Amino acid sequence: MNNTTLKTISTVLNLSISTVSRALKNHPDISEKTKKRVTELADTLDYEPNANAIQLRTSKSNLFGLVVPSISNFFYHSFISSVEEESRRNNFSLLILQSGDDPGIELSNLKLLRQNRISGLFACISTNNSNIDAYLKLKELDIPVIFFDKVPDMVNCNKVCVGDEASASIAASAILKKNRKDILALFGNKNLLITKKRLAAFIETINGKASVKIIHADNSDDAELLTTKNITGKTDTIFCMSDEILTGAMKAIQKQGLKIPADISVIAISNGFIPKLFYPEITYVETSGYKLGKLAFTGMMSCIAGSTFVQDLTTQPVLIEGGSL
Amino acid sequence: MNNTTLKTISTVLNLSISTVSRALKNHPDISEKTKKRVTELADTLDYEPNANAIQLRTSKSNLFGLVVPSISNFFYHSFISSVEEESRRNNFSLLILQSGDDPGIELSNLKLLRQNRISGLFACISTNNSNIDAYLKLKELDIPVIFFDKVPDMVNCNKVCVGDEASASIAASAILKKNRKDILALFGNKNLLITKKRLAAFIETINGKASVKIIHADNSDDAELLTTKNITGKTDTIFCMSDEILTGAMKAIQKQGLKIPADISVIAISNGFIPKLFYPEITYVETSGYKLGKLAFTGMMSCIAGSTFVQDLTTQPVLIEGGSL
DNA sequence: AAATTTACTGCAATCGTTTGCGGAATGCTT
DNA sequence: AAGCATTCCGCAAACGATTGCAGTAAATTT
Repeated sequence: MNNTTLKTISTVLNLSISTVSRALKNHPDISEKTKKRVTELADTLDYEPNANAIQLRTSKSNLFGLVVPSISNFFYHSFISSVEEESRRNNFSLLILQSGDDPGIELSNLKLLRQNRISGLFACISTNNSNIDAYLKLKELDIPVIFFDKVPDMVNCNKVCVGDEASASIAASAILKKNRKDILALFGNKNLLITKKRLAAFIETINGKASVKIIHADNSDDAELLTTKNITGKTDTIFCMSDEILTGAMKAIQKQGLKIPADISVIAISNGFIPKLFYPEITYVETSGYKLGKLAFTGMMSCIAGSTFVQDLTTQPVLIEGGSL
Repeated sequence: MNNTTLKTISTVLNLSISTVSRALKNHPDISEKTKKRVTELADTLDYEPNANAIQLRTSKSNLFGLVVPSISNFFYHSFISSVEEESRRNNFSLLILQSGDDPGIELSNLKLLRQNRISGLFACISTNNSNIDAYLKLKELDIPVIFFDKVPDMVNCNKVCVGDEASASIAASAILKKNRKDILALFGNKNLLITKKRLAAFIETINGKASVKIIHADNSDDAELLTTKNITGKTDTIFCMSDEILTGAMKAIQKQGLKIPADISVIAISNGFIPKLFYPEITYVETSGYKLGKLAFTGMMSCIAGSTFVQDLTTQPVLIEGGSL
């Protein structure tokens, strides 16, 4: 079965295409009687306007792009969920693409999005030297770009991030408040900006008031191994800078049969899903992908509305008390 | 800055639009010299064809739709990730929409997808009486629909599912093999087809060879509560039909300080993420969203290719041994 | 030198929708 | 009865790309 178009309706009712178009948009020029005839036929024929034609005509796409290393990630899927929700609510569609941390795929994704004439882009750059130039080109085309989470290290772009310094600092304060003295602090890959920021803030807040052993783990398994290796009888607290690290550390702790918090305390930076799987629930500083998504969307809308103001926004993390500290 | 079009290039080079179009497509009618001039200018002007115009002209969209209750779910995000990956690889884009289990939103999502003239749809229907008619309408328009996971209870449609009966049966067999005698079996909402299927297969396989207490929980918290309430000194095994249920049960087990597997055994049906967070890792029957995604995509491609064969495919689950049974 | 082939390139219609402009019919005023 | 506003509607161009057909110039044949 073919799709019905304005033309279909117009020929059936012996009207011109323009009249049908206007009737459907409730244009004052059209009589009520005609409007009724048109809308009724449109209804029975299940008329749906062709988005491609409209976008071509108006050169407005009502389409956002989102590129991310992987949908299936501790953090991103809640971010994506949030952005999708807002987009839909505001009559935008969202084209989601994964780069798999491959700069080549990343590039062809951007190309695809340009071909689809997106109105804006949410981007999380891949860790392996992604090509920032391609993003800058979008800006030249007046397509606003909001970077999130993994953002480029340049000033002149819109970014939304969880409060990296703040979250690490809050965690450190919470530890000090409990008078802990011997901390095993697990961080991620030391080349990532996020790691650097969290590490610096953590150290600064601890400020020598407790002994801290810094460990860098590249993934969950690594974190498990390094936790097992570096935990000593004196260690009273484990800090994990991310969910991925936390899962590894928890594995090690359970393996050794350590009781939380009697034998050892745990605190993490997390969006909250993993911490709540355990009992006692792990105390964590919340960095919500959901909230970040809302923030990103707000930023996008103000860009769309014509703001040229370059934003560097940050969500305010909060401490969620479990029973692990 | 405006987007460059064929027209831009044609006026600069003093050629007709058609020549430019053909030159870019390496048409034999065009001389090498002209081709070179055109491609070079297109390159420096960063020409990208307007997908809307092409789709309007060809009435082929290269766009798939995917509707799902929520992206941010134990299972779906890996399914989505998988489908996105395959789509991209096959030069399709994917429009992902969440229904939030709201039939109204679900309907408007379908409408949106129709307006975008999608070439095919992956759909997971919402639990609250979703409107199947809207899906049937797509079929009338020759838009293939592949239902996944939560599929409608009718024969004449394409479905891909994890092997519900098989997975429950495998779990039951594994329990019997270990000579367990007193099982607390936790299932989800009893109105869901998936629950019914898993429950029936589980019971059938156990076949009276062990005592089974069936409990239905609607969510994770519910599962925790009901586990605590129904576990007895005699209970030697807990079966969880899903990740959501598993997280609740694990919470209860940890709370009571029960040792796995010394005090109690645990087995679940899961995609594997949650089971691997614990030590010992939970033994589970794998129902991979990733694999299901690949299966769904294969089905879609054969529909696109013109197959009218109605498929009802099922992934083959496998038992992954942790140390919990 | 005329006729025919070959190599390039342009015209114009098409996809479905929107919209400025102008036109016809009607009713109302003087 | 002539002039005017009002109401309703259609023409045609435009968005950007594709493609069948036709046209022109040069190269080749006769």
